[in-house]
Amino acid sequence: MSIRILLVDDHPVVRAGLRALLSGFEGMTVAAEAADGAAALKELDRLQLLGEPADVVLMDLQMGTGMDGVAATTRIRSREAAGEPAPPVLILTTYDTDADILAAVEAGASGYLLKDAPPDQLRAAVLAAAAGRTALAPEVAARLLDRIRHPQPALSPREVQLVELLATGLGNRAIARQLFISEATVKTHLVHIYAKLGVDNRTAAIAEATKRRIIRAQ
Amino acid sequence: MSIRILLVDDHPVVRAGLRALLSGFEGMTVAAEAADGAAALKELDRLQLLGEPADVVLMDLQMGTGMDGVAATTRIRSREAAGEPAPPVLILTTYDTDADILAAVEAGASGYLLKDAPPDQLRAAVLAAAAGRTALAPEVAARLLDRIRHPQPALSPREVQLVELLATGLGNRAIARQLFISEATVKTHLVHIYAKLGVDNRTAAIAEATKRRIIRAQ
DNA sequence: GCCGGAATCCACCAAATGGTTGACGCCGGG
DNA sequence: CCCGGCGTCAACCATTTGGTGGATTCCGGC
Repeated sequence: MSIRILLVDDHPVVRAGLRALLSGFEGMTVAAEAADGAAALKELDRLQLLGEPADVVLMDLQMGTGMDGVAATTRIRSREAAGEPAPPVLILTTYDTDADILAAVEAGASGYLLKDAPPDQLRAAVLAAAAGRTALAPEVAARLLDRIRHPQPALSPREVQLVELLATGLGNRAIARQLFISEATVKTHLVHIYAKLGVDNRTAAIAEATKRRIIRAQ
Repeated sequence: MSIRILLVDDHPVVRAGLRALLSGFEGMTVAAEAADGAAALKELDRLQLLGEPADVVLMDLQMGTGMDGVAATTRIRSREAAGEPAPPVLILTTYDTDADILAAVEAGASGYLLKDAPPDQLRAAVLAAAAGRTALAPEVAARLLDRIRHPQPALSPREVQLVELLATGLGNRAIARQLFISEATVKTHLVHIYAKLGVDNRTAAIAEATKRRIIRAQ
């Protein structure tokens, strides 16, 4: 009775890699693959019908196309209430952004790994997830702890949204139009943001937000 | 006589995936793997000593640790002059950023693929590279053509320096002090930078410079 | 030897941004 | 039930930024 895994990633190369690595481990089988969240939900049902439901979902958080990882995680976890199988979801992604991690954890993910993780970290995480335990990559755990130790005044969701638009290079007026609020409100938000980030202008706010991984610069 | 490939990528998962995919193709063998550019050069020499030099190098452009892809490509391609084996370099990466593509091509890469490419595109590209031909992903080719149609003026070294400080969040006065120039000069530089980047304010300049990989956001 | 680009500087004016104070409705925790 | 945080808006003012049109030096290429 091997651990049955559902792979969800939009990169064929990564799927092949995970399949190769996982099937090399004792007691693990890749039961199915999906390229995005929607396909993942379908596969989950299909496996259920076959009488061999997935034990763990291993999923990328950001997928270029289709339903994204956070949404998919929420959907999968919420199946429990309906009496359907809701396997633990393990996130495997490239970035360790605060916002991403938090979103994943809130959505009910039971682990968060980085793609450059060594294979045995991957193995350990899958085992932990299958056993109902939680597994965070050291880097991710460190980041969460750091959060707790140095409680940085958190930006409100609205403020994060502002910062994202800031980083786009939009002016206050343009931001106001985007969000359907007045320019005055934008300025108020900015003042709050500056205070929370400990800066005094918009470019510094972007720099600080990037450093704190509140936003991601590609 | 199979095509011998050297894999260079810092993600174990991706290496495993490429290895799995490539060894599934007729006439291709993964001769060795490396996690960064420095290791790749060592492997190249090692394979040479074994009497079975690599025919193609398949490399990620951005590597978190160690020598990066562009540097490695330059080094590999420049071996030809020394009479050492200089196999064609195929870039396989996540982003299709203008600056990245250009840097890779200038460094002598003979192909540029995206990681979400379907396996047979990968296969075709490796075959092309081994045959001494060039292979660009359609998206990449389109981007290059666009570049040629709309040539983008390059920033001068001094201007790049300005942009770097800009992204730090410094004001004009602070930048002027940092560079030991007058505030007026800073403003002049900024006007030039805006013109070259096609923007009209400093935050947009940062966004654009980041997008073009003129500066790197951590 | 002339031309152009890079880098430096100045002045002036218009516009955007930042800082302050005050205000309102909503919601959730103590 | 009251307080505090969030999100919204307004008016006012100081500062910073952006835009324009010059000017100078230095350098390298044609």
